[in-house]
Amino acid sequence: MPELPEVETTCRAIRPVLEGQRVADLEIRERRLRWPISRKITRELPGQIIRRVRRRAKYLLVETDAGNALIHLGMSGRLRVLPSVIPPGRHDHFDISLESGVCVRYNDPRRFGCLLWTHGDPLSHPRLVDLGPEPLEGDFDGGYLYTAGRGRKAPIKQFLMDPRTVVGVGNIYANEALFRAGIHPRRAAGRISKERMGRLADSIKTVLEDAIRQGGTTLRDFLHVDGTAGYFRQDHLVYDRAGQPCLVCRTPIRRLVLGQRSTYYCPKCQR
DNA sequence: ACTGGCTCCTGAGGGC
DNA sequence: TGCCCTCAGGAGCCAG
Repeated sequence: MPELPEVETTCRAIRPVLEGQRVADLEIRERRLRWPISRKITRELPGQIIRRVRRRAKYLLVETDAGNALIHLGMSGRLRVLPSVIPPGRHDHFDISLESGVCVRYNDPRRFGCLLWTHGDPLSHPRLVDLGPEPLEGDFDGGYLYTAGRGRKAPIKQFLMDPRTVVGVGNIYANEALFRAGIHPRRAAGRISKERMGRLADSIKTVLEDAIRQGGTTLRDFLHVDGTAGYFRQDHLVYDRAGQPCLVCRTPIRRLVLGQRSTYYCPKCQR
């Protein structure tokens, strides 16, 4: 379940092997991802030099002079770096192979991810243009959250998970950040003080930064052929801990469903 | 302008 | 051992 730290870790893993390299081939075995992979990318990407690899929200942008690939991992997608092309396995939907011999392989059992091809400024693509701020950059803080939340009746958790509010806060990290900030997940976004929004913004940054730090230690896994240990363990304070004691006050953690998503919280610590 | 609900898909895990 | 059911989840999309 790639959340922003996993995507950032993937970005850091593939950047050094892709940037400055020439694409030898794009082999697509399964076009039916979230959106079908266009035929155009098969014609236009091979032969191009990859100028830059970066991340915006949970999209990876692979930029060339002929166009830009936007890769989303959906919820079960992975990219692996292979030292050379080896026979594909189940759900290995496409390979970007380089003249250097290295191959970047996309695997996604559930096919919620995508590979899009766009010309011009990739940030203007319809999928990216309406996204909110990056949580780890300067324009995201308590003041922003407070202003954005004015008049909103939606539960704070759903408000946080809306990528128009802020990108990259998936279900697990929304739960964890709300616990650390002491805010009940069902509280209306518009009924949270500026001060508490400040704590929430700080919690989001901390939770994501910690996860990225842990992810950094697993970067080498992207070079493993089997790719098994790709995602990192995190010690969750509330996520998936229904019935177990709160690690702060021992009150049993509760579970509720918000927007069809499992939500975990401590009824005593979070108000 | 918001909000909630549905949808895509497969694998894991539980119950019997 | 094996079958069937439910659940998980990012985020686009639509209806109210």
